[in-house]
Amino acid sequence: MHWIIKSEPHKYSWDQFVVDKQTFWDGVRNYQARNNLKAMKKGDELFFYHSNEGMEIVGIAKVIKTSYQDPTTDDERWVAVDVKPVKKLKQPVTLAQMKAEKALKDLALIRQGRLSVSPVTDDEWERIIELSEGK
DNA sequence: GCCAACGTTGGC
DNA sequence: GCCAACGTTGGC
Repeated sequence: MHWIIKSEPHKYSWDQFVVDKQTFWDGVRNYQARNNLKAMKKGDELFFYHSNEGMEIVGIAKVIKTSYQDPTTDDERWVAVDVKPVKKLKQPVTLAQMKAEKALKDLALIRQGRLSVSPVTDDEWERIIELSEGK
C-alpha cells in the first residue's frame, strides 16, 4: 500500500526530516486521515508532499512503526506512526504536473485537497515516480 | 490575504 | 437527526 503525507515546509520540511533520520507522524485530527494512518503497515512507502510553499512531492518515506496512541494528546482517538526518509526524488513532482496528468485525475490528493494523509494506488505511484524521473 | 471546500459542533 | 454556523486547510 502507498500513501501521501502532507506537511507545511515551514512547520516540518523534508530537509528537517532527513536531518532527524526518522520522525513520528502525529497531529492528525481528522477521522479519515486517522483511518489511513491506522491502515499503514510496516514497510509501506509514502510520498512526502510540501503544502502551501512548494506544493510538490519532494521525497519518499517508509513506515517503520505502525500506528500507536498519539503521544502529543491524551485523547485516545488519535494515533501516530513512525516514518523514516528513503530518498529524495530526482525532480520534485508539482501539484500542477499531477493535475495535468490524466492518469492522476482520481488522485485523492487532488480530489480531496485538505486531507493530510491519503492513499495512492499502485498505478498512481508508478506514474508519479516516472514524472519524478522526467518521463 | 482571500476564498472555496469540507469537517465539526451545537441548537432545535 | 437535521442543518446552520463556524473553524481549518490549502490553493491561488
